[in-house]
Amino acid sequence: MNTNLRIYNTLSRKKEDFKPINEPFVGMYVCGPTVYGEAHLGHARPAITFDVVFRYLKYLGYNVRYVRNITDVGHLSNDSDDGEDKILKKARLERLEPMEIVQYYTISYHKSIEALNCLPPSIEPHASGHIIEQQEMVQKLLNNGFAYEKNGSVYFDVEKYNQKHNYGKLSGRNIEELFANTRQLDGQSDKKNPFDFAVWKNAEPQHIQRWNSAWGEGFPGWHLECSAMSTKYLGEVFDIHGGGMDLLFPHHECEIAQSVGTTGKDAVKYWMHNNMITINGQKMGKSLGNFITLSELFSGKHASLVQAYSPMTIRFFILQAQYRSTLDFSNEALQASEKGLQRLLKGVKTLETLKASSNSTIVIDEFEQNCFEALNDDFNTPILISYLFDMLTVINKLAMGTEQINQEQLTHLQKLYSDFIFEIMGLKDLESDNKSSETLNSVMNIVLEMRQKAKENKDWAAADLIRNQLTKAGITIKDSKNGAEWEVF
RNA sequence: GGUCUCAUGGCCGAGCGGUUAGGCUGGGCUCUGCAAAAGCUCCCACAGCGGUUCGAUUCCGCUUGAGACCUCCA
Repeated sequence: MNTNLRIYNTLSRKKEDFKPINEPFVGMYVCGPTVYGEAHLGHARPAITFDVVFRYLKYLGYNVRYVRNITDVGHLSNDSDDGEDKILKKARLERLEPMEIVQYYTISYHKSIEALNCLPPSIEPHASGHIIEQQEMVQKLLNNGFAYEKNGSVYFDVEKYNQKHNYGKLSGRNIEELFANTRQLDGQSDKKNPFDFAVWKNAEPQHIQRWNSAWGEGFPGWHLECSAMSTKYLGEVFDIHGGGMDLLFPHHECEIAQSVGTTGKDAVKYWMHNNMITINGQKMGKSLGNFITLSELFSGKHASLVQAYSPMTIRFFILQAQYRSTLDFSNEALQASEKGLQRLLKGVKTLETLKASSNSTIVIDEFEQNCFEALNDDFNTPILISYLFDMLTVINKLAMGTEQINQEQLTHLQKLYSDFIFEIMGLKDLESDNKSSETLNSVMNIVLEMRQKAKENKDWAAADLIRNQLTKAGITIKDSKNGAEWEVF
């Protein structure tokens, strides 16, 4: 398979030709959410970014297994709360079982991400369902001498690992710097070095999430689940590992160390990292408290939102930026995306109704080539979108009759346009499932017919009365050459 | 403090050593009973200062500014 696809690899810091390890199979692992809160706009970015990767790879003919985890085992929290487990803390506050919280927010996440029209991953493993695999990995690390046990916890020995391997090669750090700059946290005195990380953590008596192990009751370490589950479902070596840039260090760096420490192999061929969504130039994040949840965006119920934004508007907004760039949130930017998307989707409908001519005044070969080049250049969706808008102007001219297209070219263009917009970028036309109904449709047809009669009789007062009353009722009338259109707002 | 990014027109956001990004806004026009909508079209930006070059927004250096990671975080 020769696809010309190039992917920016964080490991090499440049774009590389994409060559799967076992063509035509592709294994892709993406870090999913920690389910202790509502999904916010930031979560939408990797979901959509890697959904497009998933879709495009499949479109190219690859057989892709896409694994995205659910983190439902608590990770240590920050130093403001004595290292208390994140999920556990929430449980105590709300007097719920940890798994009850996990269940609630997993469903909530699924709902939001599905609304964004992201395909479900092939496998969505839960960390809590892979405790055994994680314990086995801990044991292997111990056997290989890259981990040590202390007081019921097992830590990865970074210094020892670094003697043979390069800890920090993904994030561009060196161990001396780490030594100089890593903070001493409470309760970490068991570590030989401050930058060692837990692969198994002893559970304090009040800790609810706990499992038996050879080292006593505890829970798996912060970074282990991704290594254990990716190995289980994708093998010791696989093609793509994705996630947000904020996971680069230490999370992904530790994953590399764990894989190498366990199997002796670098598990991942291509590391991909999406950039952050910012708000007022600052990263949107849970810890900063400046996030907007997806359901708030969909409903418009948030202090900084001037209106609701549809899931497709959000998706299009995200696709209008290259995934490795930061993307700044604002109402203006979302509104711009909303309008642009509406125009683009209208173009799809226009294209479907075009009539072929005997000859063509346009050629679409270059358009096709440009679009694929954009996608092949590290999934450059904004460039792809710009070509789609260029073609939109052509489509409108075809509709006006100032350009012509033959049947063969028309069929091809319709296929391409639909493939790029729906199949690959994963947009969809939401109009069909909005507030309208069969009954309302019938009623509106009658009303509009009456208004049309009035217009034909030049009874402008009656025509305007109908339009104004409908506006008051929440329905907009848009006259066009082919009769009036209406929509509920 | 360390490491690393980025700085593009009113806003969002691509890109490249010499050629149009694209979207939104705004101007003009067409259509139209009016309004709206829609369509066509116009608007030529690249933080500052040096350097390399025939030529730099694009390469190099410095300055200024913003941000990310170094602690859970998409």
